[in-house]
Amino acid sequence: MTSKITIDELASFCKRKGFVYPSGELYGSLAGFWDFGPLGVELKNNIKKSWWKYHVHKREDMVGIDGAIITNPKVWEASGHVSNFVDIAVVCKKCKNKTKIDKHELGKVKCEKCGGEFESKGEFNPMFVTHVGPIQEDAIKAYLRPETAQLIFANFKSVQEVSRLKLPFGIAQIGKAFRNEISPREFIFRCREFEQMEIEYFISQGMKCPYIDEIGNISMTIYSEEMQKSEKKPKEMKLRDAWKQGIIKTDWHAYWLATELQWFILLGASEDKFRARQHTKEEKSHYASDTWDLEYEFPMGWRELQGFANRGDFDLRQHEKHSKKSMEINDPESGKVVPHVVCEPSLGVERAFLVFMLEAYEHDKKRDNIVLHLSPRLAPYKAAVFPLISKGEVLEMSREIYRDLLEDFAVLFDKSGSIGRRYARNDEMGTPYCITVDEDSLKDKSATIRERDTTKQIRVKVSELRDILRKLIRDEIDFEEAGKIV
RNA sequence: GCGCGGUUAGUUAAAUGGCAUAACCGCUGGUUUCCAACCAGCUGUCACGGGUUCGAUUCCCGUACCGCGCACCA
Repeated sequence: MTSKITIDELASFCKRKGFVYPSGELYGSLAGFWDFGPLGVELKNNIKKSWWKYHVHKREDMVGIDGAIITNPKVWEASGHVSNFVDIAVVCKKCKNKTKIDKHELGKVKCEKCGGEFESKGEFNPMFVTHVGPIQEDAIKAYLRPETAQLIFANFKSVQEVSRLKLPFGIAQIGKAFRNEISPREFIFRCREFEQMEIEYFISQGMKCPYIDEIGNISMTIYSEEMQKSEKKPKEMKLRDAWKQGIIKTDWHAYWLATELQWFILLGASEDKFRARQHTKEEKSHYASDTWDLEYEFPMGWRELQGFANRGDFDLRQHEKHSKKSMEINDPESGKVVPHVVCEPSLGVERAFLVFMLEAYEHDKKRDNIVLHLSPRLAPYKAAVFPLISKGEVLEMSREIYRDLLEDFAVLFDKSGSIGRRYARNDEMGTPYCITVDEDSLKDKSATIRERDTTKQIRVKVSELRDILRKLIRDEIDFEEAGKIV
């Protein structure tokens, strides 16, 4: 379904239809901040809802939290984020090479390219700073969280205890995070304010993945460190084989890569746009032993969607050190352990938003309008109701049906313009089903449902409408089969 | 943050140192009644600030924002 569309074209489409606007555009916008409009907020909420259902509600080994955006600043000292404040941005006086160095090293270190002197360009501050307390002079300096993960670690003990989870288990969270990016670009791909959907998955070291058989023969394009360094092409492989051959180091990574890919597929994304790329030694974080990215082929190229870092016990140990409190749990199987994070599937909501929009967007040449083939689960509106004749009894009956459906679904009503125009309007918003009431409806108490993707129609009893829609949307039953329900 | 290019209606575009246009979208009415038909009408625009000028959307300077490249992405 994917059409060739640039990220700019998508941005302008999103603005035109009310999905996403530059934030505060009335005053000229602000780079890296975006507002979601009437359709955007619905889509975004549906993405988050689907993610939560798939990762938390449908699993036995997962619970969620919702941490605060501003928290005790010591959390960020423990995590290592605050130490970056001693960094300063510098520029070489001779060759204009730009980098950042430790504040205390100014005057000591020389430019690695030409040996020239560095000149300070100011403090390098990747976190948003704020003040807690209304009197500035007495206020505590605090930060807007630059990631959601640390709230999971900081609450780890209480959450484990109260939810009575046994290893292996995960803690999930959806929430906003803030980064002072130097140059936010590519529409909502890199924002300064963004939302993460994240899991920290805990095991005791060396624990096997009990779910590895569940991923069956799921395969995807693998781009290992070795392939990247020897300039080989990425290779389509079964994830289980990639693990058995030692390309993916743990069964957990194979499992989570498959699980995350499946989530995207379930919601209508196409497999061939995804790949798993291993981090090279050079780009890996200090705490990670093996990191894989789930990447997606955006119009501007392959980009990271989701990182799968193996963080080990780095974070919990850091918090032990700074808080002087034990992070040890007493697990029935593993005994007293500080668990390891074997995987951290962490996904930006805005990036998932882009993926689903790009996958859905199609300029239908026959219809000569945009059709957004969003999964019914993600679609901002599930159905629209039209009177074929916009007056009299037909109008009345259609409004009744509309009001009745509102009880259960996000539904639109539209009586303006020709019927074709109304279909087209809803195609562009991704509304999967349009219900039309005509003169026959008055007699036989039935209405027509038209399917967005095929423009096919079925005739159903009005009394069955709610039930049929539910089956179409939630159970994704076949459209023509739905027409046979009496 | 640096360099280069850009910013005209919701969108896409045109023109201009002297009344700022069009198409599409949207809205109202008519007509039609199952895939953006048609007719009549309506709303809405020179990113912001300063300068030059009798007069600036147009020329100059600054700022914001957007794109590309570099850097950044802890």
